[in-house]
Amino acid sequence: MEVLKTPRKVNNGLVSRKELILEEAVHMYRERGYASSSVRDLAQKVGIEAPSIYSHFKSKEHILSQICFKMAETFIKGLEKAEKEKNTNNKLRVAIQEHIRVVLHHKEASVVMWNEWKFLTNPFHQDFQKMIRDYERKFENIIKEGMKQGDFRMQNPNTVSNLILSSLNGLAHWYKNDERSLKELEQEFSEIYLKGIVN
Amino acid sequence: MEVLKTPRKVNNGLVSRKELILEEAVHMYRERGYASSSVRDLAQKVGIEAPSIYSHFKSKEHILSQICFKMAETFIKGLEKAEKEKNTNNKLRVAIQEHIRVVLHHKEASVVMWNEWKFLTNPFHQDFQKMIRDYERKFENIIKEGMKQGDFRMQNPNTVSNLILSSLNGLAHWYKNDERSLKELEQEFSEIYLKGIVN
DNA sequence: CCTACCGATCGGTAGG
DNA sequence: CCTACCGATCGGTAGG
Repeated sequence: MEVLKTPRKVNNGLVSRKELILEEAVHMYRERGYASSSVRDLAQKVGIEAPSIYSHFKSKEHILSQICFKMAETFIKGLEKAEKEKNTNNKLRVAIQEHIRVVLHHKEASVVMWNEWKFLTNPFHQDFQKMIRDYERKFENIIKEGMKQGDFRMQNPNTVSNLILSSLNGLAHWYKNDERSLKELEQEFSEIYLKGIVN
Repeated sequence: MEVLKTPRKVNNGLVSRKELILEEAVHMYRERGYASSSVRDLAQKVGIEAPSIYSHFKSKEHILSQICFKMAETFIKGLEKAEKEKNTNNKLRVAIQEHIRVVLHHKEASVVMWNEWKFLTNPFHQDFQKMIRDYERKFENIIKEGMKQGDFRMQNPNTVSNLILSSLNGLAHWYKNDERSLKELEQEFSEIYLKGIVN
């Protein structure tokens, strides 16, 4: 079983062991889910024994929590960039662009965050929920603002916001990175959201 | 712990014990995920002992598989209804309408199907995958057809199809049933897809 | 549908 | 980072 002991990414000095564990965990939790992934299997993939995991993380849940919070922060940074734009059209455009970028640059971690955060217990659960709800609220506020200013057509802003966010997150499930460039994809999505699909 | 023994739905003769188990399983798997839901806990919710579950289902996996295949069939029936429409505009409209209906009438089961089907092993896994890929392919074909006939603007049909489907499935995560009527929601979604959000 | 029970595996600790 | 080990819980079976 030598093959199984080979880490996905060799520790070349640039990636710490702790980061290596996180990377393997993301890959594993994406494939099998957090609940059915054992600390033993994770350790084996990294090439160490199970108890050694606990010299880097206090518990199994701490591994998941680091993945979730790191991703949430990445999403939030993207949105902050969008909020610096002046008109709402550009705010929404950049918000969508940034969200796509984060999802596609962290495809596995993004799925893990959205699917597995429910397994966090307090205080992680509560803190994470606050962060993600804040993100969704701010995203929705851009839509609301645009409607008030007449940039967007009047519609239920909550519906619009949720529709956009769930379709963006869906990208992680079906998008093949080599199909076309990021720029093209962003253009495609914007076209659909802005002009619809009917001639 | 008497409270825990009370079934969510009393067996009144209209719902068989097997159906009761399935209903509790859907609720449980939606909340905690399939992998971290034990047969023991499920039995307790139904009000029987764990081994009694196995007089209704061959294994834990058979419970999940029945949930998944039932839902897949429901989605497929909706799409077949849509395909009977004559022009592609109506085909897409009905396909979206039916998908929304299925998601909202089976909100928990719909989430369970999409999140947990990956835990199925063969032959379940393969068979289910075939069904769901077929569904997605047929949905995409409506888009392709509409573009060929000039009803829809030329865009990557795969992108359009996946964007729509993931936003529809997202409904199960955020939609509160009492907010507004199904008709209104369908109208809202159609407006966004067809006309976009920009004035 | 129950009681009694099995081997396997789990997250995690002690101690070095 | 390791070996040795713990109590708890898992899916499932035997036999009635």
